[in-house]
Amino acid sequence: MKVSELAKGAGVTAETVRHYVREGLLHPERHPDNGYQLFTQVDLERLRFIQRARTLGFGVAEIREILDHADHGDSPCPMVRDLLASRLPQIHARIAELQALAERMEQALETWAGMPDGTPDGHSLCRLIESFPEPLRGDAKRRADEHAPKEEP
Amino acid sequence: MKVSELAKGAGVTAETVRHYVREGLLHPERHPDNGYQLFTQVDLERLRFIQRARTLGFGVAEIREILDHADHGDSPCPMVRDLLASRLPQIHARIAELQALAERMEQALETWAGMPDGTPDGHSLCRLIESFPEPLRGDAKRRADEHAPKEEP
DNA sequence: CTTGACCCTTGTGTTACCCAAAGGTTTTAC
DNA sequence: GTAAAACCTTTGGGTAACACAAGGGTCAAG
Repeated sequence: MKVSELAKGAGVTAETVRHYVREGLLHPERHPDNGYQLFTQVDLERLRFIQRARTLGFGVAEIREILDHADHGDSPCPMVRDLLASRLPQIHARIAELQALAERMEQALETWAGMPDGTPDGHSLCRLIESFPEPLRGDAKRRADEHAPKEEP
Repeated sequence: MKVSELAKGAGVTAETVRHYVREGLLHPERHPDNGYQLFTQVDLERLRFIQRARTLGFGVAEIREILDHADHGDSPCPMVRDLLASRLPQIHARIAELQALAERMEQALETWAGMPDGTPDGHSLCRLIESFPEPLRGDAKRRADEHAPKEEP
């Protein structure tokens, strides 16, 4: 099958498929005449595997490693388990953060429900935000984020 | 104060401060002799405002709009409320997703606890993942993510 | 044979910064 | 007094996972 056909089969866009090919997750053959990428049923399964792995929080680079491993005849399962186990706490932390964020937002909307909008007086920017506690910052330094599947842009 | 001083005052890196300057959130004066950026106490408050806004889920571009508004003497509060109100459901959706992800991961680790690692046989890549249900995809299309503060790597 | 529907590659944009390089400045130490 | 440490500046590239547009070849239908 061709790119779009494979894409439809897995419910992703053709761009995504090309992206995975560029990233080395899929290795299609090429039609000798026109250079079109040719995928098989196995590629479709592989793409579905990739999708599942993505929903489990794996990044593209990690999935490539897993696939390469498997392609070499090694069992990637232990690696998968390790990755999962190490990432889980980060996900929980992220959830806690977002919940805290949601609470702050809700609290803000609630608190401000009857507050005047008050034009800034040169000192205050927006009391709605200024009235908020500053984020706790210890020694405040570096950050990074986990590999969560994206959503609707 | 100079860049690093301001940065320390708000618990961010100097790079972040320069980034905000580039993005137009801060407008420091320049020391006429050496071109160093000079910040005031007001800038420090402004930077702290930015931090609070970030923890409330606002993106840099949005904060710039808010600040510009306020700098022009308009009250940005209604805008702030609208942004907050419109983003809240997205945050909740994101939380739900991450919770589902965490559950899948936990369920996976649990299910696989006693499963054999099984070397792939050319058809299976990793049963651990293959045994998972495919992500529900309706017509599967676009997604977007919210603007949440990042974390520790 | 001409559309329209696909295919290809390449390059750019997104988000909020981080980091390195090359070079001027200021502060500190001896 | 001066050399080194510590900071400052700008420029440019990197990150994650694609989306999208451009320029151009290919193919099946009418």
